Amino acid sequence: MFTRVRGTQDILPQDSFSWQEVEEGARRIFSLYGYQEIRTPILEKASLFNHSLGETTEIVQKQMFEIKHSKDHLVLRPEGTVPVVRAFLENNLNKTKDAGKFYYIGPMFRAERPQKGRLRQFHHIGAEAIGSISPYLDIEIISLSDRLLKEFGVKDYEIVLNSLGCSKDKAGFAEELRSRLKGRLAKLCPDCQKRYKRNVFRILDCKNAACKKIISSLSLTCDYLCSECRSHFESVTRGLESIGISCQLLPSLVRGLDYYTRTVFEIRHNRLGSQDALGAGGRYDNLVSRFAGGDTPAIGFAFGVERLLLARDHHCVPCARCLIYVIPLGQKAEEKCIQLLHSLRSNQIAADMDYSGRSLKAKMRQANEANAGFCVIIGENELAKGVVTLKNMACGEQEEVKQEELIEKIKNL
RNA sequence: GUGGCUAUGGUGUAAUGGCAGCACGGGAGACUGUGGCUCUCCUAGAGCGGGUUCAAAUCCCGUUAGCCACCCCA
Repeated sequence: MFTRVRGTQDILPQDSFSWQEVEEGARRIFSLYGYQEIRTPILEKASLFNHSLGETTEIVQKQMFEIKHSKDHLVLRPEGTVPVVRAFLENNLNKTKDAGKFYYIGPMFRAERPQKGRLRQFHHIGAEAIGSISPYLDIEIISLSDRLLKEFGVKDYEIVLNSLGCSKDKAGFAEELRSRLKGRLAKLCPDCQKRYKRNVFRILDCKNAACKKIISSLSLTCDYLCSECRSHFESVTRGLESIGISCQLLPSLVRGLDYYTRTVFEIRHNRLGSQDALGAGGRYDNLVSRFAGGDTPAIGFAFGVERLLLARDHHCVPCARCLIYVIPLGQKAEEKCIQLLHSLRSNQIAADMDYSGRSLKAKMRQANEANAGFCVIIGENELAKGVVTLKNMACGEQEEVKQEELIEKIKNL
Protein backbone atom coordinates (compact mmCIF):
# COMPACT_ATOMS: atom_id res chain seq x y z
CA MET A 1 0.00 0.00 0.00
CA PHE A 2 2.80 2.35 0.90
CA THR A 3 5.02 1.49 -2.00
CA ARG A 4 5.84 2.91 -5.38
CA VAL A 5 4.13 1.69 -8.50
CA ARG A 6 6.19 -0.90 -10.32
CA GLY A 7 8.59 0.58 -12.83
CA THR A 8 8.51 4.08 -11.36
CA GLN A 9 11.13 5.76 -9.27
CA ASP A 10 11.58 8.56 -6.78
CA ILE A 11 14.31 10.99 -7.67
CA LEU A 12 15.82 11.93 -4.34
CA PRO A 13 17.79 15.10 -3.61
CA GLN A 14 21.08 13.24 -4.06
CA ASP A 15 20.10 12.47 -7.65
CA SER A 16 18.02 15.46 -8.61
CA PHE A 17 21.12 17.55 -9.20
CA SER A 18 22.10 15.26 -12.08
CA TRP A 19 18.64 15.62 -13.52
CA GLN A 20 18.77 19.37 -13.27
CA GLU A 21 22.14 19.40 -14.91
CA VAL A 22 20.89 17.36 -17.85
CA GLU A 23 17.70 19.38 -18.18
CA GLU A 24 19.43 22.73 -17.96
CA GLY A 25 22.13 21.62 -20.39
CA ALA A 26 19.45 20.50 -22.81
CA ARG A 27 17.62 23.82 -22.62
CA ARG A 28 20.83 25.69 -23.30
CA ILE A 29 21.68 23.60 -26.35
CA PHE A 30 18.16 23.63 -27.73
CA SER A 31 18.04 27.39 -27.65
CA LEU A 32 21.46 27.49 -29.29
CA TYR A 33 19.91 25.55 -32.17
CA GLY A 34 16.76 27.65 -32.33
CA TYR A 35 14.34 25.19 -30.71
CA GLN A 36 11.62 26.44 -28.38
CA GLU A 37 10.01 24.57 -25.56
CA ILE A 38 6.54 23.14 -25.98
CA ARG A 39 4.65 21.54 -23.09
CA THR A 40 1.79 19.25 -23.89
CA PRO A 41 -0.51 17.42 -21.48
CA ILE A 42 0.45 14.04 -20.10
CA LEU A 43 -3.11 12.94 -20.67
CA GLU A 44 -4.26 12.48 -24.25
CA LYS A 45 -7.10 10.72 -26.04
CA ALA A 46 -6.33 7.10 -26.74
CA SER A 47 -7.42 7.53 -30.34
CA LEU A 48 -4.62 10.03 -30.96
CA PHE A 49 -2.01 7.31 -30.59
CA ASN A 50 -4.09 4.48 -31.97
CA HIS A 51 -4.28 6.26 -35.29
CA SER A 52 -0.72 7.43 -35.53
CA LEU A 53 1.74 4.99 -34.03
CA GLY A 54 0.42 2.03 -36.02
CA GLU A 55 -2.40 -0.28 -35.03
CA THR A 56 -0.15 -3.27 -34.81
CA THR A 57 2.67 -1.75 -32.80
CA GLU A 58 3.42 -3.11 -29.37
CA ILE A 59 2.76 0.27 -27.77
CA VAL A 60 -0.75 0.56 -29.13
CA GLN A 61 -1.61 -3.08 -28.60
CA LYS A 62 -0.61 -3.48 -24.98
CA GLN A 63 1.68 -0.83 -23.55
CA MET A 64 -0.55 2.17 -23.01
CA PHE A 65 -1.86 3.00 -19.57
CA GLU A 66 -5.52 3.61 -20.16
CA ILE A 67 -7.85 5.78 -18.15
CA LYS A 68 -11.54 5.40 -18.68
CA HIS A 69 -13.51 8.27 -17.29
CA SER A 70 -17.20 8.49 -18.06
CA LYS A 71 -17.26 8.42 -21.87
CA ASP A 72 -13.65 9.43 -22.34
CA HIS A 73 -11.01 6.92 -23.29
CA LEU A 74 -7.76 8.52 -22.26
CA VAL A 75 -4.16 7.36 -21.99
CA LEU A 76 -0.98 8.54 -20.35
CA ARG A 77 1.16 9.59 -23.32
CA PRO A 78 3.58 6.85 -24.38
CA GLU A 79 5.77 9.16 -26.48
CA GLY A 80 6.20 12.82 -27.32
CA THR A 81 6.13 13.22 -31.07
CA VAL A 82 2.43 12.66 -31.66
CA PRO A 83 1.29 15.08 -28.93
CA VAL A 84 3.59 17.77 -30.33
CA VAL A 85 2.11 17.26 -33.79
CA ARG A 86 -1.37 17.40 -32.29
CA ALA A 87 -0.58 20.65 -30.48
CA PHE A 88 1.04 22.08 -33.60
CA LEU A 89 -2.12 21.50 -35.60
CA GLU A 90 -4.69 22.19 -32.91
CA ASN A 91 -3.16 25.60 -32.22
CA ASN A 92 -2.95 26.38 -35.94
CA LEU A 93 0.80 26.79 -35.84
CA ASN A 94 0.82 25.28 -39.34
CA LYS A 95 -1.13 28.31 -40.52
CA THR A 96 0.86 31.02 -38.82
CA LYS A 97 4.30 29.78 -39.78
CA ASP A 98 5.61 27.46 -42.41
CA ALA A 99 7.87 25.65 -39.97
CA GLY A 100 8.37 25.15 -36.27
CA LYS A 101 11.16 23.81 -34.12
CA PHE A 102 10.17 22.54 -30.71
CA TYR A 103 11.67 20.69 -27.79
CA TYR A 104 10.09 19.00 -24.82
CA ILE A 105 11.18 17.45 -21.54
CA GLY A 106 8.85 15.28 -19.55
CA PRO A 107 7.51 11.91 -18.45
CA MET A 108 6.21 9.21 -20.76
CA PHE A 109 4.43 6.00 -19.81
CA ARG A 110 4.54 2.49 -21.17
CA ALA A 111 3.41 -0.70 -19.47
CA GLU A 112 6.53 -2.70 -20.22
CA ARG A 113 8.22 -5.13 -17.92
CA PRO A 114 10.73 -3.02 -15.99
CA GLN A 115 14.43 -3.58 -16.41
CA LYS A 116 17.54 -1.46 -16.07
CA GLY A 117 17.02 1.53 -18.34
CA ARG A 118 13.42 0.57 -18.94
CA LEU A 119 10.80 2.05 -16.67
CA ARG A 120 7.07 2.40 -16.85
CA GLN A 121 7.31 6.07 -16.15
CA PHE A 122 10.39 7.34 -17.93
CA HIS A 123 11.49 10.70 -19.21
CA HIS A 124 12.16 11.98 -22.66
CA ILE A 125 14.15 14.93 -23.85
CA GLY A 126 13.15 15.38 -27.44
CA ALA A 127 12.90 17.75 -30.34
CA GLU A 128 10.66 18.04 -33.38
CA ALA A 129 11.26 20.14 -36.47
CA ILE A 130 8.07 20.37 -38.41
CA GLY A 131 7.54 21.75 -41.89
CA SER A 132 10.65 21.17 -43.92
CA ILE A 133 11.81 18.39 -46.20
CA SER A 134 15.34 19.75 -46.40
CA PRO A 135 18.04 17.15 -45.77
CA TYR A 136 19.93 19.91 -43.97
CA LEU A 137 17.32 19.68 -41.25
CA ASP A 138 18.12 15.98 -40.89
CA ILE A 139 21.73 16.99 -40.47
CA GLU A 140 20.78 19.63 -37.92
CA ILE A 141 18.73 17.16 -35.90
CA ILE A 142 21.48 14.56 -35.83
CA SER A 143 24.17 17.09 -35.00
CA LEU A 144 21.89 18.48 -32.30
CA SER A 145 21.63 15.00 -30.78
CA ASP A 146 25.37 14.68 -30.93
CA ARG A 147 25.87 18.10 -29.38
CA LEU A 148 23.49 17.25 -26.54
CA LEU A 149 25.41 14.10 -25.71
CA LYS A 150 28.64 16.08 -25.56
CA GLU A 151 26.91 18.59 -23.30
CA PHE A 152 25.72 15.78 -21.01
CA GLY A 153 29.20 14.32 -20.81
CA VAL A 154 28.26 11.03 -22.44
CA LYS A 155 31.12 9.27 -24.18
CA ASP A 156 31.59 6.19 -26.32
CA TYR A 157 28.26 6.31 -28.07
CA GLU A 158 27.63 5.23 -31.61
CA ILE A 159 25.27 6.82 -34.09
CA VAL A 160 23.72 4.41 -36.56
CA LEU A 161 21.87 5.67 -39.58
CA ASN A 162 19.59 4.39 -42.30
CA SER A 163 16.92 5.51 -44.71
CA LEU A 164 13.58 3.73 -44.84
CA GLY A 165 12.51 5.67 -47.92
CA CYS A 166 9.19 7.34 -48.57
CA SER A 167 5.92 5.52 -47.96
CA LYS A 168 5.96 4.09 -51.47
CA ASP A 169 9.49 2.79 -50.98
CA LYS A 170 8.54 1.35 -47.61
CA ALA A 171 5.54 -0.46 -49.07
CA GLY A 172 7.59 -1.77 -51.97
CA PHE A 173 10.39 -2.90 -49.72
CA ALA A 174 7.96 -4.62 -47.36
CA GLU A 175 6.50 -6.49 -50.28
CA GLU A 176 9.89 -7.50 -51.58
CA LEU A 177 10.99 -8.61 -48.15
CA ARG A 178 7.88 -10.74 -47.67
CA SER A 179 8.22 -12.40 -51.03
CA ARG A 180 11.89 -13.19 -50.50
CA LEU A 181 11.28 -14.54 -47.01
CA LYS A 182 8.16 -16.50 -47.87
CA GLY A 183 9.93 -19.72 -48.71
CA ARG A 184 12.03 -19.60 -45.55
CA LEU A 185 9.27 -18.57 -43.17
CA ALA A 186 9.40 -21.86 -41.30
CA LYS A 187 13.08 -21.36 -40.49
CA LEU A 188 12.50 -18.01 -38.82
CA CYS A 189 12.03 -17.79 -35.05
CA PRO A 190 8.42 -17.70 -33.77
CA ASP A 191 8.70 -13.96 -33.07
CA CYS A 192 9.77 -13.30 -36.63
CA GLN A 193 6.92 -15.38 -37.96
CA LYS A 194 4.61 -12.96 -36.19
CA ARG A 195 6.65 -10.01 -37.42
CA TYR A 196 6.30 -11.27 -40.98
CA LYS A 197 2.65 -10.35 -40.81
CA ARG A 198 2.68 -7.52 -38.34
CA ASN A 199 5.84 -5.51 -39.08
CA VAL A 200 8.11 -7.27 -41.51
CA PHE A 201 10.92 -4.69 -41.09
CA ARG A 202 11.41 -5.80 -37.53
CA ILE A 203 12.76 -9.11 -38.78
CA LEU A 204 15.82 -7.19 -39.93
CA ASP A 205 17.01 -6.48 -36.41
CA CYS A 206 16.12 -9.83 -34.83
CA LYS A 207 18.79 -11.13 -32.46
CA ASN A 208 18.17 -14.77 -33.21
CA ALA A 209 21.19 -16.35 -34.90
CA ALA A 210 19.20 -18.32 -37.46
CA CYS A 211 17.19 -15.24 -38.43
CA LYS A 212 20.35 -13.16 -38.68
CA LYS A 213 21.81 -15.70 -41.06
CA ILE A 214 18.77 -15.64 -43.29
CA ILE A 215 18.73 -11.83 -43.26
CA SER A 216 22.36 -11.55 -44.25
CA SER A 217 21.84 -14.10 -47.03
CA LEU A 218 19.34 -11.70 -48.59
CA SER A 219 22.24 -9.25 -49.05
CA LEU A 220 20.02 -6.22 -48.73
CA THR A 221 21.03 -2.90 -50.20
CA CYS A 222 19.54 0.54 -50.43
CA ASP A 223 18.41 -0.18 -54.00
CA TYR A 224 14.77 -0.08 -53.09
CA LEU A 225 14.96 3.69 -52.43
CA CYS A 226 13.53 5.87 -55.15
CA SER A 227 15.86 8.41 -56.69
CA GLU A 228 14.53 11.30 -54.59
CA CYS A 229 14.91 9.39 -51.35
CA ARG A 230 18.34 8.23 -52.38
CA SER A 231 19.58 11.71 -53.15
CA HIS A 232 18.04 13.01 -49.92
CA PHE A 233 19.89 10.36 -47.97
CA GLU A 234 23.13 11.05 -49.82
CA SER A 235 22.84 14.73 -48.91
CA VAL A 236 22.36 13.75 -45.29
CA THR A 237 25.38 11.45 -45.11
CA ARG A 238 27.55 13.87 -47.05
CA GLY A 239 26.53 16.78 -44.81
CA LEU A 240 27.19 14.84 -41.63
CA GLU A 241 30.61 13.93 -42.90
CA SER A 242 31.34 17.55 -43.74
CA ILE A 243 30.74 18.64 -40.16
CA GLY A 244 32.69 15.77 -38.70
CA ILE A 245 29.88 13.67 -37.25
CA SER A 246 30.65 10.02 -37.69
CA CYS A 247 27.74 7.71 -38.26
CA GLN A 248 27.61 4.09 -39.13
CA LEU A 249 25.29 3.18 -41.97
CA LEU A 250 23.19 0.22 -40.96
CA PRO A 251 20.78 -1.05 -43.61
CA SER A 252 19.07 -3.26 -41.05
CA LEU A 253 18.19 -0.31 -38.80
CA VAL A 254 14.42 -0.03 -38.54
CA ARG A 255 12.05 1.65 -36.12
CA GLY A 256 9.18 0.24 -34.18
CA LEU A 257 6.71 3.01 -34.90
CA ASP A 258 4.91 3.15 -38.21
CA TYR A 259 5.18 6.87 -38.79
CA TYR A 260 8.87 6.90 -39.60
CA THR A 261 9.99 7.50 -43.19
CA ARG A 262 13.30 8.24 -44.88
CA THR A 263 16.13 9.11 -42.46
CA VAL A 264 16.12 7.14 -39.22
CA PHE A 265 18.88 7.01 -36.65
CA GLU A 266 19.63 5.53 -33.30
CA ILE A 267 22.28 6.34 -30.73
CA ARG A 268 23.66 3.35 -28.88
CA HIS A 269 25.77 2.96 -25.79
CA ASN A 270 27.34 -0.20 -24.50
CA ARG A 271 26.86 0.64 -20.81
CA LEU A 272 23.12 0.13 -20.96
CA GLY A 273 22.99 -3.62 -21.32
CA SER A 274 20.07 -4.85 -23.31
CA GLN A 275 18.41 -1.44 -23.52
CA ASP A 276 21.24 0.00 -25.54
CA ALA A 277 19.44 2.87 -27.26
CA LEU A 278 20.16 6.19 -25.59
CA GLY A 279 17.97 7.93 -28.08
CA ALA A 280 16.55 7.62 -31.54
CA GLY A 281 14.66 9.52 -34.12
CA GLY A 282 13.91 10.07 -37.73
CA ARG A 283 11.69 11.63 -40.33
CA TYR A 284 7.95 11.33 -40.25
CA ASP A 285 6.97 13.05 -43.45
CA ASN A 286 3.41 11.72 -43.59
CA LEU A 287 2.29 11.95 -39.99
CA VAL A 288 1.17 15.58 -40.00
CA SER A 289 -0.67 15.24 -43.27
CA ARG A 290 -2.47 12.20 -41.96
CA PHE A 291 -4.14 14.46 -39.37
CA ALA A 292 -4.50 17.66 -41.35
CA GLY A 293 -3.96 16.95 -45.02
CA GLY A 294 -1.49 19.02 -46.98
CA ASP A 295 2.17 18.26 -47.11
CA THR A 296 4.04 18.87 -43.88
CA PRO A 297 7.21 16.82 -43.58
CA ALA A 298 8.96 16.66 -40.21
CA ILE A 299 11.78 15.09 -38.27
CA GLY A 300 12.46 14.55 -34.60
CA PHE A 301 14.24 12.55 -31.97
CA ALA A 302 14.15 11.80 -28.28
CA PHE A 303 16.58 10.72 -25.60
CA GLY A 304 15.69 8.66 -22.56
CA VAL A 305 16.82 10.70 -19.57
CA GLU A 306 17.27 7.67 -17.30
CA ARG A 307 19.45 6.07 -19.95
CA LEU A 308 21.49 9.23 -20.36
CA LEU A 309 22.15 9.26 -16.64
CA LEU A 310 23.24 5.61 -16.74
CA ALA A 311 25.62 6.35 -19.59
CA ARG A 312 27.33 9.30 -17.91
CA ASP A 313 30.14 8.04 -15.73
CA HIS A 314 30.48 11.00 -13.42
CA HIS A 315 28.15 11.40 -10.53
CA CYS A 316 27.36 15.04 -10.15
CA VAL A 317 27.53 16.76 -6.84
CA PRO A 318 26.46 20.34 -6.42
CA CYS A 319 29.53 22.49 -5.84
CA ALA A 320 29.97 23.57 -2.25
CA ARG A 321 27.35 26.14 -1.44
CA CYS A 322 28.30 29.36 0.20
CA LEU A 323 25.97 28.85 3.09
CA ILE A 324 25.76 30.64 6.41
CA TYR A 325 24.74 28.25 9.17
CA VAL A 326 23.10 29.98 12.10
CA ILE A 327 23.44 28.34 15.49
CA PRO A 328 21.41 29.58 18.44
CA LEU A 329 22.12 28.50 22.02
CA GLY A 330 19.04 28.77 24.15
CA GLN A 331 15.57 30.06 23.51
CA LYS A 332 16.34 33.78 23.64
CA ALA A 333 19.05 33.28 21.08
CA GLU A 334 16.65 31.37 18.87
CA GLU A 335 14.34 34.35 18.77
CA LYS A 336 17.24 36.56 17.77
CA CYS A 337 18.37 34.04 15.21
CA ILE A 338 15.13 33.86 13.28
CA GLN A 339 15.37 37.61 12.76
CA LEU A 340 18.95 37.31 11.67
CA LEU A 341 18.10 34.43 9.34
CA HIS A 342 15.34 36.49 7.80
CA SER A 343 17.58 39.45 7.10
CA LEU A 344 20.38 37.26 5.70
CA ARG A 345 17.97 35.71 3.25
CA SER A 346 16.43 39.08 2.42
CA ASN A 347 19.93 40.14 1.42
CA GLN A 348 20.28 37.19 -0.98
CA ILE A 349 22.59 35.34 1.37
CA ALA A 350 21.92 31.61 1.55
CA ALA A 351 21.40 30.75 5.18
CA ASP A 352 20.07 27.92 7.27
CA MET A 353 19.47 27.52 10.97
CA ASP A 354 19.77 24.67 13.38
CA TYR A 355 16.46 23.94 15.06
CA SER A 356 17.60 20.79 16.83
CA GLY A 357 18.11 22.03 20.37
CA ARG A 358 21.10 19.73 20.68
CA SER A 359 24.57 20.46 21.94
CA LEU A 360 26.80 23.01 20.27
CA LYS A 361 29.05 20.19 19.22
CA ALA A 362 26.21 18.42 17.45
CA LYS A 363 25.16 21.66 15.82
CA MET A 364 28.67 22.24 14.57
CA ARG A 365 28.65 18.77 13.08
CA GLN A 366 25.47 19.67 11.24
CA ALA A 367 27.05 22.88 9.99
CA ASN A 368 29.98 20.88 8.71
CA GLU A 369 27.71 18.44 6.96
CA ALA A 370 25.62 21.18 5.42
CA ASN A 371 28.86 22.33 3.81
CA ALA A 372 28.55 25.74 5.43
CA GLY A 373 31.26 28.27 4.62
CA PHE A 374 30.59 30.15 7.82
CA CYS A 375 28.80 29.65 11.11
CA VAL A 376 27.07 32.35 13.08
CA ILE A 377 26.80 31.45 16.75
CA ILE A 378 24.59 33.33 19.16
CA GLY A 379 24.37 32.41 22.85
CA GLU A 380 24.08 34.21 26.18
CA ASN A 381 27.49 35.86 25.82
CA GLU A 382 26.76 37.26 22.40
CA LEU A 383 23.31 38.48 23.38
CA ALA A 384 24.75 40.35 26.34
CA LYS A 385 27.36 42.08 24.18
CA GLY A 386 25.14 42.65 21.15
CA VAL A 387 27.47 40.68 18.92
CA VAL A 388 27.56 37.37 17.10
CA THR A 389 30.40 34.91 16.74
CA LEU A 390 31.31 34.44 13.09
CA LYS A 391 33.34 31.35 12.39
CA ASN A 392 35.09 30.48 9.16
CA MET A 393 34.54 26.75 8.74
CA ALA A 394 37.43 26.28 6.34
CA CYS A 395 40.21 27.62 8.58
CA GLY A 396 38.46 27.54 11.95
CA GLU A 397 39.12 31.19 12.76
CA GLN A 398 36.40 33.09 14.52
CA GLU A 399 35.68 36.64 15.55
CA GLU A 400 32.99 38.66 17.23
CA VAL A 401 30.99 40.91 14.96
CA LYS A 402 28.45 43.54 15.96
CA GLN A 403 24.99 42.36 15.06
CA GLU A 404 24.20 45.39 12.91
CA GLU A 405 27.44 44.96 10.98
CA LEU A 406 27.03 41.29 10.21
CA ILE A 407 25.25 41.57 6.88
CA GLU A 408 27.80 43.98 5.44
CA LYS A 409 30.61 41.84 6.77
CA ILE A 410 29.26 38.70 5.14
CA LYS A 411 28.61 40.49 1.88
CA ASN A 412 32.25 41.43 1.76
CA LEU A 413 33.61 37.96 2.48
C1' G B 1 4.19 -10.01 -22.39
C1' U B 2 7.80 -14.99 -21.99
C1' G B 3 11.80 -17.52 -19.41
C1' G B 4 15.36 -17.15 -15.44
C1' C B 5 18.09 -15.11 -11.00
C1' U B 6 17.82 -12.34 -6.48
C1' A B 7 15.60 -10.17 -1.74
C1' U B 8 19.19 -9.77 5.69
C1' G B 9 19.55 -2.78 10.10
C1' G B 10 19.03 3.58 6.57
C1' U B 11 23.21 1.60 2.92
C1' G B 12 26.71 -2.38 1.54
C1' U B 13 27.42 -7.25 3.14
C1' A B 14 28.51 -12.26 6.43
C1' A B 15 26.75 -16.68 8.52
C1' U B 16 24.69 -23.97 4.02
C1' G B 17 18.55 -25.79 9.38
C1' G B 18 20.72 -24.38 15.64
C1' C B 19 22.61 -17.32 19.90
C1' A B 20 21.71 -12.86 13.02
C1' G B 21 27.77 -10.70 12.81
C1' C B 22 30.80 -6.85 10.34
C1' A B 23 31.58 -2.08 7.86
C1' C B 24 29.52 2.53 6.62
C1' G B 25 25.65 5.73 8.19
C1' G B 26 22.77 7.88 12.36
C1' G B 27 22.85 9.41 17.81
C1' A B 28 25.44 10.53 22.59
C1' G B 29 30.01 11.29 24.83
C1' A B 30 35.84 11.97 25.50
C1' C B 31 37.97 19.99 29.53
C1' U B 32 29.93 21.63 30.75
C1' G B 33 30.32 27.13 24.25
C1' U B 34 32.95 24.79 18.86
C1' G B 35 32.80 20.75 13.28
C1' G B 36 36.33 17.73 10.12
C1' C B 37 40.83 13.17 12.55
C1' U B 38 40.81 9.52 16.49
C1' C B 39 38.50 6.65 20.52
C1' U B 40 34.17 4.76 23.58
C1' C B 41 29.20 3.60 24.01
C1' C B 42 24.34 3.43 21.84
C1' U B 43 21.04 2.79 17.63
C1' A B 44 18.68 -0.12 14.03
C1' G B 45 17.50 -5.81 10.30
C1' A B 46 15.17 -11.10 7.54
C1' G B 47 9.85 -7.53 1.50
C1' C B 48 4.90 -9.70 2.35
C1' G B 49 1.61 -14.27 3.13
C1' G B 50 1.45 -19.39 3.87
C1' G B 51 3.82 -24.31 4.60
C1' U B 52 7.70 -28.22 6.27
C1' U B 53 10.51 -28.82 11.05
C1' C B 54 11.74 -29.67 17.97
C1' A B 55 14.08 -25.50 15.42
C1' A B 56 13.89 -21.48 9.19
C1' A B 57 17.56 -15.67 7.11
C1' U B 58 18.63 -20.69 5.40
C1' C B 59 14.07 -25.74 2.64
C1' C B 60 9.04 -25.56 -0.17
C1' C B 61 4.69 -22.78 -2.30
C1' G B 62 2.47 -18.17 -3.39
C1' U B 63 2.98 -12.91 -3.82
C1' U B 64 5.45 -8.19 -4.41
C1' A B 65 9.69 -5.69 -6.12
C1' G B 66 14.44 -5.41 -8.50
C1' C B 67 17.78 -7.45 -11.92
C1' C B 68 19.30 -10.65 -16.49
C1' A B 69 17.99 -12.48 -21.34
C1' C B 70 14.07 -12.29 -24.80
C1' C B 71 10.36 -8.98 -26.41
C1' C B 72 9.76 -3.81 -27.01
C1' C B 73 11.91 0.85 -27.41
C1' A B 74 14.15 6.13 -25.67
